[in-house]
Amino acid sequence: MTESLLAGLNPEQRAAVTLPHESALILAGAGSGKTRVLTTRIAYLIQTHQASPHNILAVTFTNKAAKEMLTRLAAMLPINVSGMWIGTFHGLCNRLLRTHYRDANLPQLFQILDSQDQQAAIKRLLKSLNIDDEKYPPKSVQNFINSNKEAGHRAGDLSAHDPFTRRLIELFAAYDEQCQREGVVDFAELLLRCYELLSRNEALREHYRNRFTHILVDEFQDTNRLQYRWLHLLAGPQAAVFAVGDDDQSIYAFRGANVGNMREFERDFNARQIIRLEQNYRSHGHILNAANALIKQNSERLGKNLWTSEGEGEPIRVFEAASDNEEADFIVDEVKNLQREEGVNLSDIALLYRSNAQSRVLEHKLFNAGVPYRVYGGLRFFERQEIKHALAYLRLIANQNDDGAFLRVVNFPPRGIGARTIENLQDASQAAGVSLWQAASGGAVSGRGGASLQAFVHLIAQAREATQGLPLAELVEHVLAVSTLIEHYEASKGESERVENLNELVNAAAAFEQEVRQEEEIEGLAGFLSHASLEAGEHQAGSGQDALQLMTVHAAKGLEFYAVFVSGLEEGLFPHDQSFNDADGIQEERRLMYVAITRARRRLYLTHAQSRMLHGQVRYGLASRFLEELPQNVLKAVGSRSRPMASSWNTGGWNDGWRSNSRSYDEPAPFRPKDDTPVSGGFHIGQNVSHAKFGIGVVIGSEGYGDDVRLQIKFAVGTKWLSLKYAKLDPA
DNA sequence: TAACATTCCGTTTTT
DNA sequence: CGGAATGTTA
Repeated sequence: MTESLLAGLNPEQRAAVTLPHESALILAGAGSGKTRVLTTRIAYLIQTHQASPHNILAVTFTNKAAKEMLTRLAAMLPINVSGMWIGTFHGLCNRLLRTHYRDANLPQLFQILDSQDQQAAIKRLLKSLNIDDEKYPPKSVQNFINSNKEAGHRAGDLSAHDPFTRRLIELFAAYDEQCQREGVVDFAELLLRCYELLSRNEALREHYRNRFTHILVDEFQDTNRLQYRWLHLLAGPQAAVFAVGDDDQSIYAFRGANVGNMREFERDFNARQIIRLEQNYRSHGHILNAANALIKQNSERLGKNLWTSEGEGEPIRVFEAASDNEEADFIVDEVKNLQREEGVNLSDIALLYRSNAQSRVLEHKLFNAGVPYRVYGGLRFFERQEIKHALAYLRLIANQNDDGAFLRVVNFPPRGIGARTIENLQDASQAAGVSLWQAASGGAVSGRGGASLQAFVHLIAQAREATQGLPLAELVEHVLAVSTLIEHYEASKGESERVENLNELVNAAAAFEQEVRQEEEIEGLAGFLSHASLEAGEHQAGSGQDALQLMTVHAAKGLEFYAVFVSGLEEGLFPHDQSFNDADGIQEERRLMYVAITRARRRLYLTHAQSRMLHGQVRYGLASRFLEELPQNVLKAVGSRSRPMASSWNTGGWNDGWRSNSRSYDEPAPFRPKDDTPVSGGFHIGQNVSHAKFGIGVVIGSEGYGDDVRLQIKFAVGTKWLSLKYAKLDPA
C-alpha cells in the first residue's frame, strides 16, 4: 500500500523516505526533490503506522515552506493536517510559549517584536538611560543582543574586560528587563525562552520528548547554534531526527547560520548515515557541470556532485558589457527575444543580482522597453507604517503595558500630546516603576497635555470594553474606526494607498480567523498579532500578470526558472568587496554563485560590465573570478542580437572563451519608443507630459508595473513621483 | 507639526 | 547618485 507513495522516487530518495527509526542526514542537492522527500517521509511514517500525526514535528525556516509542506501532505494523506506541528522555528516556539506562558514567565497575551519594533525598543532604552547613540548605535546594540541570544547567552552569562563591552552587557540586561516589564518578546527571545523552558522544566521536556518521536528539519544548513541546541534538547536520545540540507547552499552565515551544524550532526544525534540526493531534475548538463566545477573550489564540503539524465543542453551565455547600461540593454533584448521568439513566459525568467542597488538600472531599461517586471524585496504588508500603527492600537488593547505600542500611537493621529507631555509621562512612569499606560491613567501628568492623555487612555479603554468578545474582523474594524487612522490618511494627499492597506487589514483579520486560526490553535487577537509579527506577508501584492522576476540571489534560493540572468559578475560586486577579508567570506560568495547557477532549468546568462555607476561614482570592475572558475567548454561568449558586434574590434570571434569585445551598445540610443516598442502605462522616459497642477514636465524615472506604476516627473516646480493610478497625466 | 534642508551612508534577510 | 534619517525653520 505504500507503493503508490513511493512510486517515481529514485533509489536514494526511496532510501531516505523509508529509513528506519533513526537519525539521518539527507544531503539534498539543488533540484533533487528535497521537499518531495521530506513530505513523502512524513506521509510514509503515518501510512505505515510508525507514527501518528501527533508524533511528528517538522521545522522549516519560512512560513512559505511550512505551508507548502502542509499543502502537499494534505494531498497525500486522507487526514486533517491542520493540527500538525509543522511550522517555522519561531512559529513553533510561539505555540509552545503560548501554551505554557506561566511556566515561561510571560503574560498570556505577550506580544512579539519584529526587528523594527526591537530597534525602536532599543532606541527608547538608550534614551531613557541617557546613553549616547553615537557611541552605541541602536543597530549594533541590537546585533550584540541578538547574536548573543542566538548563541544561547544571557547578559548574566557574559563578562567583559573593556568598559565598552561591559556597557553593552549592561544594556543587554536592561533591554531584557524592559521587555519583561512590557510583556514583549523579540524573535531571538522566542527561541531562547523556549529553549530555557524546556531545559529547566523536566516534566515538560519529557512530555514533548515522548510525543515527538520524529523530528524533521528543512534547510538544516541554515540553522544557528541556538536552533541546533533546541533541536537537540527536544529530540532527546530516542527521537529520530531527519535533517535535510545542503551545505553548498549555505548563504546565511552572515545572520548566524552555522554550516558546522551539519558536520556535527552525525556525532551529536548519533546519525547512522548520510544519504545523498544527487540526481537533479531541474537543469540541463552544462548548467550542472558549471555548478559542480565552481563549488568544487570550496573546502570543507561534505561533498556532492549533481547529475542529470537529461542532455547537456545549451551552453551558458556570457556577455561582457562596456557599462551597466549596456548590460541592461542586452538583458532587455534577450528577454524580449525569449518571450517573442521562443514563447517563454516572462514569469519563467529571472533576473538576479547580488545587491538590491543593482535593480535600478535594470528597472529603468525594462520600464522603457515596456517589459512587465516584478521586483521582490522591500516592504511587506505588516511592515508598512500605517499597518504598524493599526497593530499598535490592537496591541495596546491586548496588553496595556506595551510601552512601544503606546508611544507609537499616543499622538498618532495627532491629538495634542506633544514631546513635552510624553517626556513628563516617561519621567513619571520611570519614577513610579509602572508602565506608561498606568502612569497616564493614574493622572501622572497635569495640564493641557495631561487632559489629552486622559482622553487617549479613555479611548483605548473604551475600545477595549466595546470589543470584548467581538469576532476578530469586527474588532479590527472597530479599532480602526475609533483610532481615526483612516480619516487621518484620507485627509492627507497622496496617502490613499495607506487607506487601502488599512481596509485590507480587516480582510486579513477575517482571513486569519477562517484559515490560520485552526492551524495555529492560538486564538483571537493574540493569534492575529503573532501572525502579523511572524509572517510579515507578501512583499508585494501580486498583480497576477505575467512579469519578469527581479530579485537578489538570496531571494532566489529554492526557486527555479526556465531562463536565468545573473548580472553584475564583477570583482567587488559578486563576490562582494566585504567578503574579501576572510576565506569564509569568499566561500560563501561562491555558494551564492552556486545557488544562482542552479536556479536555471534550460538557459543561463552570466553578464558583467566594465564600468558601473555605484554610489555616484563610476567604478571599473574586472570580471568576477567565478567566471574564470567555470569550465570554459560550457561557456559561450555572446554579443547582442539586434546590433551586431563592431567587427573591427572583434578580432577573436565569438567563441574564444568567454571574453568578448562587444561595443554594440555604447552609442547613445536615447529613447526608442517608435515602431513596435510598447510603453508602460502609455508613457516612456523622456516624454513630455502635462499635469493639471504642476504643468508641463518630463518623465525621468519609473517604478512598478501594471496598476502600480509610478512615474518620476521633472516639473518646473520640482521633481515629483506620481502614481499613474491617481494622477491625471496627459502627453504634452 | 509639517514642509524643507542637510547629512550620512551604501551586501545579502527571515523570523 | 538616491534614500533614509535627522535637523531646521515658518
